[in-house]
Amino acid sequence: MNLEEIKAENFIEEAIIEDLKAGKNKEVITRCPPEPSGHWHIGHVKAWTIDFETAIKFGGYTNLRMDDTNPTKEDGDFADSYVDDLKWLGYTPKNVIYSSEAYFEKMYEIACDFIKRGLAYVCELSGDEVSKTRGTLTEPGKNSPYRNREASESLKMFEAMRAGKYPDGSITLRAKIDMAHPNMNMRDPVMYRVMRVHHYKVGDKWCIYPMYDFAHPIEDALEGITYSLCDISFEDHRPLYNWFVENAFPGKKYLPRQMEFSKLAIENVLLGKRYLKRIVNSGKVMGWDDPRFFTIAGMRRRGITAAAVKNFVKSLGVTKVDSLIPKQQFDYFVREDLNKVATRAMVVLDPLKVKITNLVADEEIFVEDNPSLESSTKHKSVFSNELYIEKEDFSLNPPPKYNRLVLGGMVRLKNAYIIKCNNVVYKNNGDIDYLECEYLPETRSGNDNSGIKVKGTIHFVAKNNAVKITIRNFKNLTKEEYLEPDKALNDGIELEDLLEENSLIETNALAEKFILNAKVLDKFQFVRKGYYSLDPDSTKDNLIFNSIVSLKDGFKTK
RNA sequence: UGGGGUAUCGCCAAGCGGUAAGGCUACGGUUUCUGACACCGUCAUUCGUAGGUUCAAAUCCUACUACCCCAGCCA
Repeated sequence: MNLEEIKAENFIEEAIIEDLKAGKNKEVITRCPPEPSGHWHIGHVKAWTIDFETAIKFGGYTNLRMDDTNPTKEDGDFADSYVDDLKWLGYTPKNVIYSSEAYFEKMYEIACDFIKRGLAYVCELSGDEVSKTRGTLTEPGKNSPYRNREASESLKMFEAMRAGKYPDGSITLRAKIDMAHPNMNMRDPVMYRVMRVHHYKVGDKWCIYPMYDFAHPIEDALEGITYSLCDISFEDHRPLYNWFVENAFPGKKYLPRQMEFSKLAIENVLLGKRYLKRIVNSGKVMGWDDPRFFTIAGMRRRGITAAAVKNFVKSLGVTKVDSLIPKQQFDYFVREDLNKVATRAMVVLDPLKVKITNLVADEEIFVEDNPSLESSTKHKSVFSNELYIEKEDFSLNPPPKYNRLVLGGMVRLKNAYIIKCNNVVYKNNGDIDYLECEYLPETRSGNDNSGIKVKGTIHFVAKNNAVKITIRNFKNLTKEEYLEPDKALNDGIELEDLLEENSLIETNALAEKFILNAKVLDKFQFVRKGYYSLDPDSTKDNLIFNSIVSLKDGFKTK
């Protein structure tokens, strides 16, 4: 690898190149360190993309490491789901590691060593007392009365902690740093706490568990991670991170370096785990994979592709700026990818019947599966004397520049013929019953030498080739006026007031019969309408399609 | 009023002392059997503010302002 040939695309890569050139590190090994306590969402995709792509760029690798140091919140099912999620994203971790299993013993030894060297002490202050003596943002904290306990005594007590001699929450191991430090994280942070909770991975082997601030840097160092990339909320933990790593491995040549980037926020997108959990428990959504959620499971179920999500995330760059991305910026990448992969189908969402008065026999027609592909295949469809078009594709009072069907006007039925509307037949109640049209036999698609030019092309489904399907349309999960739903909730808005009412709307549509071959998660473009994906709830008799995104609509009446 | 961060077009974002890339959006136009896609074009005399250094500053210096994060035995 020639460092001179690598172009840094962000400040992290810049720093890495500098380190590598200066010999501070010799390779780029990153880690993807989820706590198995919830489902991943699009924010995680940004973080993991940075972890994996950075390592790949420098010829290194990434470990998937379960940061499972707090059994009260964790569950093995989550850990399992991450392996699948990563696969869906197309990333392969070099190793899959469970911190609890891999490092708890070694961490304990290091903690003992800290005690012996006077860098840590056993503290008998209660949680409340610890909190009270921590000081405030502007006032220094007070030293714990146990701070100067003999190392030998601390060590004995720490061993007793591990042996289960102390009740939960009664005692901690604390780092001895500086209770007056302006950085709150440095005020003798807790390294170990006592809790008798069954751990999904290591069972009841331990009753003391390390805290993140101690565990994470030690794990990184033990694992040989060279770059520990995390979000900006850990920025002021970095001095602590370094303190632990430097004291645990004095003189070690290559130490991991933590660097932080800003996390992803998208307008109107709710990501907070605890909020999503409440919504799931309330039964107002289908589950963690609800298509309205921006969880990986939700996006996948909705029909959004991994490529789209990754392209979006990559387009954002890596910085430390507090940003809020408009949803439409995301939609662009969803459409961009779907345009390349979605099979085209003619589907009428809101049917208006049309009778072709001069057609004697049904005709077979062909619909291109995907014109954006060089070698596009076609599927068979039907043109018949009774068919459906979209209600909105016919108008009695057309607005300016309306180039669809009007009474006495002509329009092309896509993949079939140009038709002319001669008559509108009404029902007793005054509604339109159906349209009477004639088709122009010399205008068949692909064989049209008529020279007749028509302004518009609309899609249709022949009555005898139509199959009724269910469409799930989604509004934003939360009300549009809350640009930052997580923030609104944190500020005290009630979840009930934030949620959009009836954000799931089921409708029916008429699709070409060939759609019966669709498999779950297959992507379609319903021509001129939008992108749809077959939902797993579908049965043989009831195909359910999730609306992914609409097509852009350039029609402006002004 | 402690500490840590961030400020370049409506939203992202390059830029690293030599005279403001790119993407999204928007707006024009071309093309089109998807009003999609594609393609062309327009969109910052100006870089949070005010001073200063320099032949030359978004880039260096000084001061100020705004916003974000931190007081879990969570991660």
